[in-house]
Amino acid sequence: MKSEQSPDLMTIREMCDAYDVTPRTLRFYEAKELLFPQRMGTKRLFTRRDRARLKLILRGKRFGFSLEDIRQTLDLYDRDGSDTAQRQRACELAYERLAVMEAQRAELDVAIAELKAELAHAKDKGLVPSHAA
Amino acid sequence: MKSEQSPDLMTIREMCDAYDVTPRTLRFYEAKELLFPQRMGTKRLFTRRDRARLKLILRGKRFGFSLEDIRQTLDLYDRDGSDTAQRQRACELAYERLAVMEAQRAELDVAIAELKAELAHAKDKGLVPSHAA
DNA sequence: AGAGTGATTGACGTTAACGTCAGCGTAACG
DNA sequence: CGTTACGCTGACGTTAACGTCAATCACTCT
Repeated sequence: MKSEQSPDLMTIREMCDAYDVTPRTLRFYEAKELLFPQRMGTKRLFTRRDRARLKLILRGKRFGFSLEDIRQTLDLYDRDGSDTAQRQRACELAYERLAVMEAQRAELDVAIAELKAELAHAKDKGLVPSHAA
Repeated sequence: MKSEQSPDLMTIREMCDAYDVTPRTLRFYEAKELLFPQRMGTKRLFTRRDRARLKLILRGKRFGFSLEDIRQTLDLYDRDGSDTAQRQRACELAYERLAVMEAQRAELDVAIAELKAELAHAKDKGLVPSHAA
């Protein structure tokens, strides 16, 4: 009984242009059950939900999570799927991910500080040009 | 019995125990020129410098950098190697890495906030057990 | 109807980062 | 002095995350 139908459907090409990924990547994510595009005949049509998931996937990747890690927590963000078992499991996993991410944040601060210090040291020796790119 | 000759030199097994990696990993890193252990006959002996580098390697990996990315910036941390060309290149790369890491931290903050919000939402629906880390 | 253009489905190739296994060397223990 | 235990060197296997290519459809334009 899902009546929540989003009118904004995007083709695979529109998705690729919008999110800078290849068709292969989107099909791969579908095969791995991270995305669930509708079909118009044989062609894929990506929904608003697919786009939300894709953003989370790409973000997760940037943080170094595997696609499988990501897949297991994506359900948490599904506002509609009221299936308790799936979502509750996703919640537990999300707590672990959260801890990992906060630890990562802390370590990142340290690493940034150290890197800055090292660059400052190098600068003292006059080894660094005056630009930062 | 174990001979602890110098505190500056560690065997491969001591390294594995200390940093929770396998011998294969350390040999692999050497092959990829990220580590440069000395040799006692045929056996590897890892120096203080190797350990410093290994820590940076493992940290870099946690942030999602590739070994090649890491290798190119490791020279920056070598206090002794006063070779200007190598170090200056490392500095430039380090500036880019720094930008990436700061962007990553910013995005991480957003992601953490969103995840917390989503977990709070789930909690409202009573889907979450009463523990939190 | 024929020619393009673009999407789809296998199927195989590729890269990074190791794992695993075989075969050999050697240093120490009993 | 034999044998266990660990280390070394290839060499091949593995997994994740796609890339690439060929053959097949589907739709559009002329």
